[in-house]
Amino acid sequence: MTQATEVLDRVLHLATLVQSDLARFEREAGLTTPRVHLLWVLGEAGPSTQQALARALAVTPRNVTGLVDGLVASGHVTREPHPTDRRATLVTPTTQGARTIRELVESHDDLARRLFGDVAPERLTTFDEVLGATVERFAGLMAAEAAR
Amino acid sequence: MTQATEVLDRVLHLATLVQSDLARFEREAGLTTPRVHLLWVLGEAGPSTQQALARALAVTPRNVTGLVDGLVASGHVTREPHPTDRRATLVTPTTQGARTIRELVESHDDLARRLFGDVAPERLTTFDEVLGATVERFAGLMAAEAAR
DNA sequence: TATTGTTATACTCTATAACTATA
DNA sequence: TATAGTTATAGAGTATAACAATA
Repeated sequence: MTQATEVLDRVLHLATLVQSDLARFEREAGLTTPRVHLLWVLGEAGPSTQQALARALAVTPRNVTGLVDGLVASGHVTREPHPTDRRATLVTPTTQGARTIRELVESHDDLARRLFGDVAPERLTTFDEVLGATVERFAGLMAAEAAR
Repeated sequence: MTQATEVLDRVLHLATLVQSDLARFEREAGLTTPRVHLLWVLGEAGPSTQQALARALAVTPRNVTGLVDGLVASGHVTREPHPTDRRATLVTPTTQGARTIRELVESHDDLARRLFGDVAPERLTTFDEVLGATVERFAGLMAAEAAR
């Protein structure tokens, strides 16, 4: 196995570990990955139409209906009327939903601190630079694929 | 946002990009993520009982029944009798399944090469060392959680 | 005419519980 | 008695297609 493959495998391993940390959060909150993802988007974008959520999550509008139904049932969001467009609804976090979103962000930051907080700055910078260059290289590959 | 959080976000971003590359493979092969995962395990372990697959995939035996049903229907694996235990079946790749597994490994290696192949060795080494130390730190965190 | 969201339908992945055949 | 796999049942996530209300 080449070094490049070993490094990729380690990146994927780290990703599965982070995923397992998120799974713990989901278990404790009684939520699922797609619902947490939706809450995360709400936290970043604020109250949103279901169309906007469908685009952000890269799923169909029909799918968002189901996710929002579940989050309404669990008390995390409500459907509010859109102020100017009577077709649309604004999915809005409840008090409980807002608390969950805050806890999610805190959990994420806490994990980051525990994982990278005490890495020597110059090594972390090298790490981050290689990571950034890799992400850019990937974007190039994807663009080439799409143009094919 | 702290530097640690930015780095974690970039790791997750890279992970989603790699995931999208896998999704392309799945689309072209007419497969799903859990089925590809099962094929990957078969590629590493060789013909396996469904119990062994359930453990390797961390799902219930019932779930493996469904995944194997799908892969039998698509012509990627067969259920062969276990040579010594008549209760068990050996899930075995077909010629087509073996070809898919080879393509999967090649696609993975190819991606690794394109992502990391031309990074300067000393920078890649630093990258990998930080990555390895992070994974170890994570294992410690998880163990502490489990003991709690 | 186009857009927003829902109803109808279907498939995949996932789980628990009960059951059959075999060890 | 324990183990391997399946049947029965249920819920979540995903999709496409057709539809109603509104823009």
